[in-house]
Amino acid sequence: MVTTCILQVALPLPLPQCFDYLPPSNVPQRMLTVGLRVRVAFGTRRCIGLILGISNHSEFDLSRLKRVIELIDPVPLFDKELLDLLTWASDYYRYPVGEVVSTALPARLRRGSKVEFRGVETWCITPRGREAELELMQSAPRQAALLKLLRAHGTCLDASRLNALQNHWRPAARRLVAKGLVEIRNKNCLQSRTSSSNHAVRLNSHQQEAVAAIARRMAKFGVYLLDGVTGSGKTEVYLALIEIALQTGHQALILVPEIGLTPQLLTRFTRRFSAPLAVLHSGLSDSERHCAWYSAREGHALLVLGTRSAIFTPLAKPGIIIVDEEHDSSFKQQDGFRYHARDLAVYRAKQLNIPVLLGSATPSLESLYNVGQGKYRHLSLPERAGKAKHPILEVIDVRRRPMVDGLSDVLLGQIRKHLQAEGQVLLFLNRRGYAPVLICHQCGWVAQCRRCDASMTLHAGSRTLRCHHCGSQCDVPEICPECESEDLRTIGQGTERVEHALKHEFADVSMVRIDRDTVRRKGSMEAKLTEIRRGYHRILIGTQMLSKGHDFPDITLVGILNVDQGLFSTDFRAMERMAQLIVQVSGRAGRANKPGKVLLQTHKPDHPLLRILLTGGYAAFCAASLRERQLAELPPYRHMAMLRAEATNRTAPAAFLDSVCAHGSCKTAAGIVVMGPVPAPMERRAGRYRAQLLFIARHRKNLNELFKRLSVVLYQSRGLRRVRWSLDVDPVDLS
DNA sequence: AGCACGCCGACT
DNA sequence: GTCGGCGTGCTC
Repeated sequence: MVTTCILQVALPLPLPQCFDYLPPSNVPQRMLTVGLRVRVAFGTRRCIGLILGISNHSEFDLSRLKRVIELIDPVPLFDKELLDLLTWASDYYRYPVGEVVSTALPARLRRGSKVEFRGVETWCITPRGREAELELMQSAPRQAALLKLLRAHGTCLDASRLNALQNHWRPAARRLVAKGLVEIRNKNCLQSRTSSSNHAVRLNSHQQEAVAAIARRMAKFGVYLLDGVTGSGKTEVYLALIEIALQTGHQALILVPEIGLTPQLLTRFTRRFSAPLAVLHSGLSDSERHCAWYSAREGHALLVLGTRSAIFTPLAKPGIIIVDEEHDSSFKQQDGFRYHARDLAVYRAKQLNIPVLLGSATPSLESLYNVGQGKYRHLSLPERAGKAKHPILEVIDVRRRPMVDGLSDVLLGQIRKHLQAEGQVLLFLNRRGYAPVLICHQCGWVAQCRRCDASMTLHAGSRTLRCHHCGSQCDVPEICPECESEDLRTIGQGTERVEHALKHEFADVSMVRIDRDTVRRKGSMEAKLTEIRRGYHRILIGTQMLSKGHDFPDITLVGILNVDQGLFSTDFRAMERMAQLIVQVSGRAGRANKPGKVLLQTHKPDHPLLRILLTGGYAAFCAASLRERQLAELPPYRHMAMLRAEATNRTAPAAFLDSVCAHGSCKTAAGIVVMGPVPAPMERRAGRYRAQLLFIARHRKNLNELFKRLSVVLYQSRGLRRVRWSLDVDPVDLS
């Protein structure tokens, strides 16, 4: 008897279910397995989907099922473990499975391209092209423009990047090839050893212990938290473990924060290993991404180094997963499919039965909690003896002290002292622009964003007012639009103002500002960092951007200007993030033989957690924070999920959340506390009103079960179309 | 999401 | 009389 075969296909739609299809005609049944892509008719259009299940029955009448048009792949794109990760993540984060599959696929494969090796089509200038006089090409402006573009980007550009930069460039490019000014290369996306190779350094006893603890159980699942301050040699432990994985013919997957994937880190890997390495980050072209994905899946790339989404890369022979700077919030996707790559890494390692190593100088409270629960094994690296002296952490009590543009007299004095001693000074302020508020001193009018419940930030350099929440901008008014007074003043300070003030104070000292406004252009960040390392600048001013992944060995003084922001935020995680910033930058001050100093400006020098951090260090701070979280019934002792809604109508979001709440009987759900609906901290943003509903549960299972029930309400389309909603499981940002 | 269908207002 | 606005419903 021939049983009916129903294919359950995941399609890239914002709908939670799979769609049933009949197998394509003239394809033997044994060829059909989960993980294959198919082309199907869907309504009036055609889509590419992934077979996620094969069943012998359907809830639909068989006569209503369509037949798959075409089977795209001969072999599955994802192995069993990866398919399991995708379906598990879809269930855990309550996000449509077709969209989850989509995020795991390179764009080309989403569009139906074959899985095959294709290098990266690259167009490069030849030496002759480099010397060609652009003025002589007046009759061929397109060719001249293309040459200019290639020169501006070094030597080569990928075809897909050229597509993005210039329309209709191919004919001109071909003509340049005919003239011998340009050539086409088919580049492999894999990196391999640079000429100078580095041998393994001798590990100290703590590093050896950490390596041995994992090496003993290389073929087994285990989560290890590698806790070590900056300079304690975490990377050497990673490298040693990767080496072990490579020796047994396995691959290593390394996840890094968005900002952590720097050329220096890459060099560190390519110098140490001869094994081919694939890189995956947001800046890749489609063909680079496809090539890297393919190489990892085929096992050609033995090292796979990438940001968040690299957790979905298929691996032929996985041996170990490493998550560097595991506390970093960029591992959590902040829109759409809101997954946490670190948590998925743990799940994936479990499926694959391999070790996963989470490394940080400032581990997240979640991971430390899991250590306490016996789920993760704690490995710590104490500071290296003899190397860099421990920086001195001090508080500047700014109460009643003179402050000019956010800088206290004490801090200015210290800056002067360190500059005189030939030191380099680093100042942090988590706010860009000149001042966050422009106010009329006569009538009290404040420059507000028209589309958000927020004030506009004054940017003095560009003479504009900008909203940091929706991006809108306008000219700075000369007079108050309300009372026509000329007495417009600023309140508060951003990095631009601090830079301005310091230029006035230290007129002949070279300084550099690093924030999103000054490093907008690609590569300008790298250029500035090089200038800093070469010692061109004595004062560095920047936002958080400057705190991650960069070492500045000559810095002797670090000032954190607005510690109070961390102490008074409505977000219960703000203090944790401030502590991490303080510890991370402390590790960067005075690394060479110069002792470093870290100064914290605050109005609350007696804040208990701040005191504990200063006297007992990060470990004591975390222990105290965990006790507080336990008493307050907050994560990691509770599980959270946030349901957000937004609409152009003011009352619609809360009404929507109320109705969802009522239909799902949320308020009486077992083991769940529901808070709200309440307006979002900034109710109106980019012209839309926002409300939120917060769920707190003792057991994760209860939350998941409630949301399964809520799905029915959320996805029914009746009259709710005007409200956009999103669910955030394990939110890291509550705003 | 993307597309069709359907019901209303303003135009060659 | 038609073109097109977007509100509603459906897709295996």
